[in-house]
Amino acid sequence: MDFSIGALAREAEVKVPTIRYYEQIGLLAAPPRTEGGQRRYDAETADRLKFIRHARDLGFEIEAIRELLELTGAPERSCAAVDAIARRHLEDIEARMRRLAALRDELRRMVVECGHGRVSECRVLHTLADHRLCAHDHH
Amino acid sequence: MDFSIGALAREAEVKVPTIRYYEQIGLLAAPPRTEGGQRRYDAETADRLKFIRHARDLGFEIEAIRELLELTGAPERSCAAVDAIARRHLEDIEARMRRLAALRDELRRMVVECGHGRVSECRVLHTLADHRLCAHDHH
DNA sequence: CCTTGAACCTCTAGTCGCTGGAGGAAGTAG
DNA sequence: CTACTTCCTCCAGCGACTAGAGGTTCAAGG
Repeated sequence: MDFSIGALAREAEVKVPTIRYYEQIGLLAAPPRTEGGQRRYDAETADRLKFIRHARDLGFEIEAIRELLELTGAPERSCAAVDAIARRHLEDIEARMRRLAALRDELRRMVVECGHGRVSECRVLHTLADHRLCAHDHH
Repeated sequence: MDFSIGALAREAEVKVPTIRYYEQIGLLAAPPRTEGGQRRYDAETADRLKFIRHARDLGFEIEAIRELLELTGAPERSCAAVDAIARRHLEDIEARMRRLAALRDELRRMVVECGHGRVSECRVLHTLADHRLCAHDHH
């Protein structure tokens, strides 16, 4: 069972140039080619690509993904390292959610007020500028 | 009370070249200059910049922020227009939050499962590789 | 006043993670 | 065998910064 680059792209829901880009930066190994030079992928590569895509979706940076992929084969301490990476992203996501909730509430209030025919003083700027809503855990 | 570009950068927790970049793309107005040509900012600009930084932190694109800033700055605008823009951003925020919630749940499960230490029980990579856990609501 | 050193100026180029186009070759369905 | 899609490489560009070179201005201490 082998995939053309396009079939792989559909399978993993990734764009074709993105696959070539991943090969270029060494995140995917260079696959075998047909007589005419076209790439042919196997199911294992498809899994690896799905893993990469999923991790990117989760907000992992390429280097973190490279780490995770390397840790896949490693024993014992791997788990702690992977856990640390996941925890970092979890904290970041939770902070983002808190701030989004604050902004959402403020926008909702504006829409409601608008529905009542009065566009009063806008507090969106104040909401977003508020230090207390800021989580200072940038990576 | 006026800020040098460096003071403004510290105040808003933004790097100096970023401020100049924002001026370049018209997100911040060109401020008055000293006799010698150095930029001098007021507190209002500091608030605007803080707003921009927090919105960027939340993942809003520059163009979206430009619109939000117009929204916050024009309370006398047509109610319908304000409502439309606010609603669109509200939908965007709610979509982001749903997606973040899915990612958070997934990461939480990963951390919890990983936290039990045994390598044989580490399912982080498995979790990440499992496409069924993927949140399919990309914008 | 004068010196010193930090902070400022402009300009260019580089970063990350893709994305798209040009121009042409290879694969495939009828 | 033709027509059409997909593939190839190479290169340029995107958004949103970020860093560096090389020079100027500001503010504080002597």
